[in-house]
Amino acid sequence: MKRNVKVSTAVIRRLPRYYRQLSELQESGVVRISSSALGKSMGLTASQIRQDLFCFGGFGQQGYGYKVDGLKEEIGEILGISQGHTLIVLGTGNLGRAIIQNFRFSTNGFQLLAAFDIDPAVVGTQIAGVPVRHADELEDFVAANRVDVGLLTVPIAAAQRMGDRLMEAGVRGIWNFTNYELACSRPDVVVESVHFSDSLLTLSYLISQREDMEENP
Amino acid sequence: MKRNVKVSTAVIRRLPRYYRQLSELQESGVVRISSSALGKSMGLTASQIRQDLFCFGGFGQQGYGYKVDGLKEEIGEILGISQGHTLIVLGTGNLGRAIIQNFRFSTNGFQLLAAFDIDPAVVGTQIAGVPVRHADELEDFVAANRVDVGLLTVPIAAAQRMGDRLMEAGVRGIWNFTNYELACSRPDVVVESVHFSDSLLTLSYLISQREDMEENP
DNA sequence: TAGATTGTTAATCGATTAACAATC
DNA sequence: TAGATTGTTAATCGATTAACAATC
Repeated sequence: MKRNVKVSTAVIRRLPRYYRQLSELQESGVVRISSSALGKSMGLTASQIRQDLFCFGGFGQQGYGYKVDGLKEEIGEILGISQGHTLIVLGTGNLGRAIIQNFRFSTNGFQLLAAFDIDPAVVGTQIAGVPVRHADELEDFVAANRVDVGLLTVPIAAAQRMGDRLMEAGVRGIWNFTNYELACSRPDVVVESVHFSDSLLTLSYLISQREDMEENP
Repeated sequence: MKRNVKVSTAVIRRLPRYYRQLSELQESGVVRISSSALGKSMGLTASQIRQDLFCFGGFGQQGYGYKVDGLKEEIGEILGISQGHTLIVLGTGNLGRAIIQNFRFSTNGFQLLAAFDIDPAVVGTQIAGVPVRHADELEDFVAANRVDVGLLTVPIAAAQRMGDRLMEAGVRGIWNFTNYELACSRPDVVVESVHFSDSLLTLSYLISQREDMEENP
C-alpha cells in the first residue's frame, strides 16, 4: 500500500480508460478480471496495469485478480468522481450547445450550473434545462457559487480573455475546446485542452504515412 | 537529412502543435525563430524541438534559426495537409451537426464530402451546404468516391457497427467521437479517438489532487 | 571574422517490461 | 494443498536532455 509517490501523466491519462473499460465489463456482468485479461482487452501489458494500480495501492487479490466493481469504485474515487465537482459553460454556439445537450456530466461526477454568452437572443433562455446568463455576470456568479471548472467554447479571438477572467474569478480548472493554446500563469489552475485540429492532423499524418508505405514498400 | 527512421507517437503528437504555433507566429508577422524561442513559447526545451525536427530533416539554418514560413510549410507537408484528404460524417445529432457547421476542415487539408444519418427528417437536407444521405447509401458512396476518413458521431450503441461498416467499405482512418473504445481488426485502418470523458476525468483528477494538497500540504 | 544557432551524437532520465517471491 | 495471480523490485527500453562540432 503506497500513495501519491508522484504519479506520471502517462498513468493519469490511462486512469479514465481503466474506468471506462471497467464500467463496460460491469455492464456485461463480469465480476472478476485479471491484469492479463484487462490488459488484453485494452492493448496494454499485464505488467503495466499492475504497475499503474500499484501507484495507488493494492486493489487486487493474489491468485484471484481484481473485483470489477471494487476496482471501478476505487479508480472513480481516485479520479474524484464523487467529489461533487461543478462547472459552467462559456459560449453557447453550436459546439457549446451540443455539449450541453449531449454530454453526460453527471456520469463523470460534474454538475453543470449555468452557461454564459453575450448574444441577447440566448441570454435568459435555457438549454436542456441549463440557464444561460450574460457573460457580464460571470464574476458575480463564480463569487456566489463554488465553480470548479469553466468550459471554454467561445470564439478563438475571445479565448484568452475569457480564460483569464475564469482564472481571475477563481475556478480551479479550465476545459478548453477552443483551438488556442491557452496561456496559464497561475500555478493553482489546471488547463485541459481538447484540440480537434491536433487530433485530425495526427490522423492525417498516420494515413499519409500508410499511403507512402504502399507506394514504396 | 534523414527520413522516416521510425518516428515515435510522442513526436507525432507534437507536430500539430508546432504547426499551430507556427501559424500564429506567421500571423503575428514573425519571420524567423530559434529553437529556444519556439521552445519557450510552447513549454518545450530547445533540444527537444531540434531533436523532433531532426527526425524529418534539416529545416533550419545554423547561426540563424528557422524561417517561420518554410518550417510551417514543411510540417504541413509532413502532416499531409496538401494531400487533398476527404472525409464523411456519420451521425448528424447535436455534436455531428456542430462539427459540420464549425470545424474548419479545409484549414486542415480535408474536404467534407457528405454526412449520413437514418433520421428521415434530416436525410435529403443539407447542413452548412453538406448533403445528408441515408446511412444505407454508405457503402455505395464510399465505393464511388475516394473517402479517406469517416467521422463517427453516432450513438454509442451503433458505434462499433458503423465503425466496422466504414472499415469494410474501405476508409483509411476513423475519427471517433463516440465514448467507445472502437475495436479495429484491420492493420490498414487507423482509429483516432476524441474522448471528451477521458479529458474531463483527467481534469477532475488534477483538480482533486490539488485539493488534497491544500488539505495536507 | 566573431557570434549565434543548428545538426547530431552521447548521457541521462523516466516509463515500460520482466521476473519472482508472497499469498490468496 | 496446488495453481493462479498479485505486489513489488530489478532490468530494459525509449524518450528527453545535454553537449559540442559544424557552419551560416
